[in-house]
Amino acid sequence: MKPKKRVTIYDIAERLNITASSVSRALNNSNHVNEETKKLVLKTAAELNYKRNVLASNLRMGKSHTIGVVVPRINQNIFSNVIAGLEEVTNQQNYNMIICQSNESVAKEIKCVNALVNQHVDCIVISMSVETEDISHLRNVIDHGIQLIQFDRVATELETLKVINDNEQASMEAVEHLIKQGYKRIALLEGPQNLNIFKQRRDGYLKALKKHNIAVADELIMKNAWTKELGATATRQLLSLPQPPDAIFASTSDFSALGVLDVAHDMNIQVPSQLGICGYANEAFTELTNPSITTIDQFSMHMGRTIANLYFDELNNSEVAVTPKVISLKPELIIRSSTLRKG
Amino acid sequence: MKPKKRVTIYDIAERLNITASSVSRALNNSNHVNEETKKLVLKTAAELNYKRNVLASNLRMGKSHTIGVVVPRINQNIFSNVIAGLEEVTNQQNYNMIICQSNESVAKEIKCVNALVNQHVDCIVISMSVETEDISHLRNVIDHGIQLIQFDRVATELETLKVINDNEQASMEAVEHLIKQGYKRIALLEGPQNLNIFKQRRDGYLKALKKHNIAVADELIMKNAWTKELGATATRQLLSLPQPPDAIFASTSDFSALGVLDVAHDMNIQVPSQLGICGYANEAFTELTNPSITTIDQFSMHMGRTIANLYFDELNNSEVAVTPKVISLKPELIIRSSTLRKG
DNA sequence: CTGAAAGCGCTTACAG
DNA sequence: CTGAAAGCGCTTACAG
Repeated sequence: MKPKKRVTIYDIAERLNITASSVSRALNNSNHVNEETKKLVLKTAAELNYKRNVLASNLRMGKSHTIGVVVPRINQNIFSNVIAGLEEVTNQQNYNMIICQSNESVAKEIKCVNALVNQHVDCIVISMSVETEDISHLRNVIDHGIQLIQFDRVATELETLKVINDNEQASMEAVEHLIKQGYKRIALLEGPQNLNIFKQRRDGYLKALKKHNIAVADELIMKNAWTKELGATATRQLLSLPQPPDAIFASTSDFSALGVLDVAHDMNIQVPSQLGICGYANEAFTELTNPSITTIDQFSMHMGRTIANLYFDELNNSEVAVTPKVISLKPELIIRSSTLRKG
Repeated sequence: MKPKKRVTIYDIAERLNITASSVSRALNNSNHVNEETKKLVLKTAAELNYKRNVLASNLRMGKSHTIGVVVPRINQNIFSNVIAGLEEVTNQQNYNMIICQSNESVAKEIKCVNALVNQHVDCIVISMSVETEDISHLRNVIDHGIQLIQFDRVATELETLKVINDNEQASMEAVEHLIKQGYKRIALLEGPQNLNIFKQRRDGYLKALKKHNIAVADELIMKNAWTKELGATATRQLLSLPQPPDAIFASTSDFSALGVLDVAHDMNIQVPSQLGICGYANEAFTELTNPSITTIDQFSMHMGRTIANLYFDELNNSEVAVTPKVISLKPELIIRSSTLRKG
C-alpha cells in the first residue's frame, strides 16, 4: 500500500502564493510576519492537515526535542514510576523520551549514554548502575553541551542538576522510630557503599544511634545485603550472634526486608514482638505481608515529574542558572505492623 | 561552556582528499567502493571519533529508527515488563523507543498515536486502552505506511501483526483446575467486554463449565470487576446470594483477586477450604499473601522480546509477508495455596 | 570505483 | 513584513 504523502510547508506556500519562509515564520509564530498572513497560513495548514516534519526541524535546529533516560532497570518499582512521572510532563511539552536500561552494568550504561549523545538528545536523565565508579562518560555528556540530570543514585562530586531523596533523614527517622518502640539492638542491612544512597542511609542509622547514645556494634552492620536472598543470609547470621539484634533495618530495599521476614517465619520468631523489621521503598507488597512491613515511601512518580519540570524550567531561564541546582525530596516513613510493639 | 564540535563526513573526506560521497559509501559498507578506501575511511573515522549524525541520516532516509510504544500505564507490571523486553532487543538493534501512556483514555491514546505518526516512527506497538472502540487512529497509522503491532489488548478485526496471549486456553485451564479441586459453584469476575482479553477469559470459563457439564449460573458472573475495590464489592454481592459460590475466578487481575481475599478475611471465610480464589497476571504479591494466590503467568518480558523480534523479522523479509502474522503465547497456570484443598 | 549534484523539509540571517 | 538563498549532514541516482 502506498503511504499517504505528507504535506510540507511548500504545499501551503504554493496554495497561498507566498514563500516557504513566510509559512515557516507563521507556523513558528514569529513576530516578523503579518497577522493576516499568519491567520491564513494556520487556516490552510489545518485544512491540509499539515504536520511539521520533526526530523527536518530537528536537523536544522540541531536539537532533537528528546530526553534520554538511563536507569538500572525499567521494570523496577521506583524506576517505572519515575518514568511514568517523566512521561506525563514531557508528553505535555511535546518532548520525546528514549529509555535505556543499564541492567546494573557500567559497560551497558556507558553504551547507553554514548548512544544517547549520538542521538543528539537534549538532555540525559540518569540514575547510576551499582557498578559505576568512573564517571567520565557523564563528563562526556556535559562536554557535548547536553543537559545532564542525575536522580536518586547520583555522583555527588559531579556538578549537575540533581533530584534526590533525603535518604539520611528518612533513615534516621526510621531508626528513631525503632528506638521509640523500645528496640535496643538494631541491626542494619546496608547496600554497596559506592552508591551514595546507601552511604546516606548508613549515615542516618549512625546519626540516630548517636543521638540516643546507643553504641554502634559493628557485628550488627551487614554489608551488601540488598536482595531478598542476601537479606535472608545476613539475617541468619545476625540471629545466630551471641547477642542477636531485636530489630533489623533493611535499608537497601523492601526485598531484603522480605528476606528478613521469611527467616523470622522459618525460625518461628515473632514479628514485631521479638523482632522489629523496617524496609525501604514502599513496594506494593509491604502492605500485604503478614505482618505488614514498616517502610519508607519515596514518591517516585512525583520524583519523575520534578525531574522533568526542572529540565523545562532550566530550559526557559537558561541564563539565570548560577550554581547547579539540587532538589532534595523528603521521603515519608510508613509505619506498619512489623515495628509496632507498643501502642 | 562551548560544546564539542562534532566530526562530519566532510572532515573525513578532507583528510583523505576524497569526496563525502565516498566516505558515506564506505561508512555504509556499500559495495560500490574500493576496499582500500573503505579501510582508510573506517580507520580515519575511528581516529577522529566520528559519529554519524542520526538526525541528518533519518531525514534523508525518511525513517527514524524509532519504535513508538503506547500502553495504558507504564508502571503496571505487565507493561513495564513488556517495555523492558522491548528495550532489550531494540537497543541491540540500535533502535530507539518512544514510550507513551494512554492512562486508559481513548482521547490520550489518539493523541499519543498521532504524535508518534508525526514523529515519523518506523513502527507503533500498542496495547489498547479500556475505552477504545473506534480504531480509526490505528487505521491512520497503517495509511501512513507505518508498521503497526498490536499486543495483549488487540482489536481483532484490524489486520496487523499481533502478539497475544492465549487467554481462553489459560482461563479454561484455571477453571478446570478449580473443578478438579472439587469446587462446584465457580463465580467469574469479568472485565469490560469490549477488551478482547476479557471476552476470551469469559469464553474460557464458559468452555470449561460446558466441558464438565456444569450449568452456567448468570448470577455468578460479575461484570466489570477489574480493580481491587470492584472485586471486593462483587465478592460481597456473590457471598450474600442464597446459593453463594465456593470458588471465585478473578479473571481480570490479581488485584481483583486481592479484593476477594480481603472480603474473605473480613467475613472469616476460610481460603481455600470454604472458598477457592484464582487471579490473573502473576503479580509479585500473589506469592506473598496469606494464603498465596493461584494465578496465571503471562511471561510479559518474553512478550516484549517477541514483539521486537517480530518487527525486525518483518523488516528484513518485507517481501515475504503474505498474511498478517499473529503470535499467540501460552500463559501458565501457577497453582498456589488459595485453590489447593485436595492434596 | 569515484565525483558532482541534488534533495530530504525545515529555519533564519541577510536584503530590500 | 516578505523573499531569495544558504545550510543543517547525510544519501544516492546519475555520469563518467
